[in-house]
Amino acid sequence: MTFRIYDTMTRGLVEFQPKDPGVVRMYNCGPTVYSSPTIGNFRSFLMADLLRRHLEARGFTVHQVMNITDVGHLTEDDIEQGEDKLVAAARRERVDPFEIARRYEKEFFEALEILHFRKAEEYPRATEHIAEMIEMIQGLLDKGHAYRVGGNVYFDEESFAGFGKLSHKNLDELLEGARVAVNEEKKDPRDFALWKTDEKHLMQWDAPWGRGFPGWHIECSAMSRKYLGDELDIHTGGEDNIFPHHECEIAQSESFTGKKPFVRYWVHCRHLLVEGKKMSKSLGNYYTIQDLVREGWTGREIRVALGRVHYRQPVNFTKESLAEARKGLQRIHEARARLLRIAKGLEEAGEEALGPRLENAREEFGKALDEDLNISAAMAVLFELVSLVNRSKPSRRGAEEALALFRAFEDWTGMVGEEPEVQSDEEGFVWMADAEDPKRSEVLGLAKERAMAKAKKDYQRADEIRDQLARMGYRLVDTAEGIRIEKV
RNA sequence: GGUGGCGUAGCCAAGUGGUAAGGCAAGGGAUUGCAAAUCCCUGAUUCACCGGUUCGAAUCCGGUCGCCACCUCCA
Repeated sequence: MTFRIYDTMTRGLVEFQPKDPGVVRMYNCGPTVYSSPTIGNFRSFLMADLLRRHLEARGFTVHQVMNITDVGHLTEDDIEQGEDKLVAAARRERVDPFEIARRYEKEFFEALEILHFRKAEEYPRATEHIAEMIEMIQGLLDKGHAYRVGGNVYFDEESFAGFGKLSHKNLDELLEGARVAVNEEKKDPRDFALWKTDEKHLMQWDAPWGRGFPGWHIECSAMSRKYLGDELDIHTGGEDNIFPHHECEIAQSESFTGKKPFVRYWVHCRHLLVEGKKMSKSLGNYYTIQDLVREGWTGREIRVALGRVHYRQPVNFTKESLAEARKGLQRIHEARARLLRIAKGLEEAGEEALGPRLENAREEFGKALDEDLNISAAMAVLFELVSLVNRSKPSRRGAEEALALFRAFEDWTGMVGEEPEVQSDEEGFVWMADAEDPKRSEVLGLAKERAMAKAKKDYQRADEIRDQLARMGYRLVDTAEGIRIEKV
């Protein structure tokens, strides 16, 4: 049982082996909080969450850090145009940039909860680590990996062999295709800014080279080092981060610490499509999690629609895929509800123990995820479990064990959902909703009335009441074992 | 121009040499007063196309076509 993961650096599947046995240090490139985080962002974070869950399922202790970029990422070439995103948003909304950042950061954390993410150990903010960045920049200057031009500091690409090794880019060709304006200050067009001095900038800090703000790569090098040390096991991000962001991080970090490799496994996910088209902030064709919740989709449904496709494959996020996720989750829910009724003695149990077949499913599920987080294959195992369980008549013990397996799969991936609620009512109904539901007595009253109508074969009245309950959000189900009431 | 990826049933999607998982949708049947849910049955002689290697290819090689991504702020 070994976990294999695709490493961008070596462009192949490699057996995962952390530097220190049993402990995984993972850094995820997090959100830039100048606008609402989008489902695109969350695809990348979801991959990180699944990675974390799988590593934990495999017995590792995971130390996960996801940064909050609350300084607008900007390239040195944008500065003259005042393109800093946070600053631009602040100007547009006529508020302090920090206010913007905190507001969207809050939205981000809310979305993490909605989507049932596991908490990372740290969510460091860039603006609270300026001192660490300055220390690193100074170190790079001292070691001859950076140079000053007035108050600006640039990383000296000449001083670092291996730039381009992650993205596998030929540096000379890179220059030809460059669409960025040449900055005359730099010794080499490939050099990138570590510190920029700009008195007019809204967010700025004192530094030995002048009052200004950090370049857009240094924060990850500084914060990953602070929380995880000089050598990380995993570093994740979207595919767009490979170049130049992660390339620059490697150059900075390895030059500063002198240790290689900075990161043992680079994991990147592909961008998603929205309704068949590329999603991008600049095009504005995106959903936020909150948008979708307002439309009535649950976090779990969004999570499944986003996470159902392998992370190195583009996923087309559509309303149809959300609907499909909903149907699938309902099917799982139905199967678990029946198991629960059997386990609680509310429905007749059978003889089947299920044991070996459950163990087999657990094994197959794990094997799928061990192979580069093959979530589609794992989901297939999950649905095979559903159909196995539906086909069989489990003993109470068997039902309990099957329920435990569903809980384990949920824990493992977050793609399965919560266990249904089942209560039996003393008046002969099976109540599948919160026991404290405020409408409970009203609903039960109507259900009783319908039972009487049905007994008198007054089906018209019975159907009327069932429709009425449906409008209230409850479904009445007649079964051989009695009447069941489900909250929809 | 450089680099990488993809093309599997109506749709989504596994499968990297041994004879096509799973989900959604659709049709038929069982069950039901009617429903809902569930179960059973029905699907690709075939994996964009052409050629090659092989006893054997969706899987390897060569070519063709189509789509996409990165190289620029974006996860």
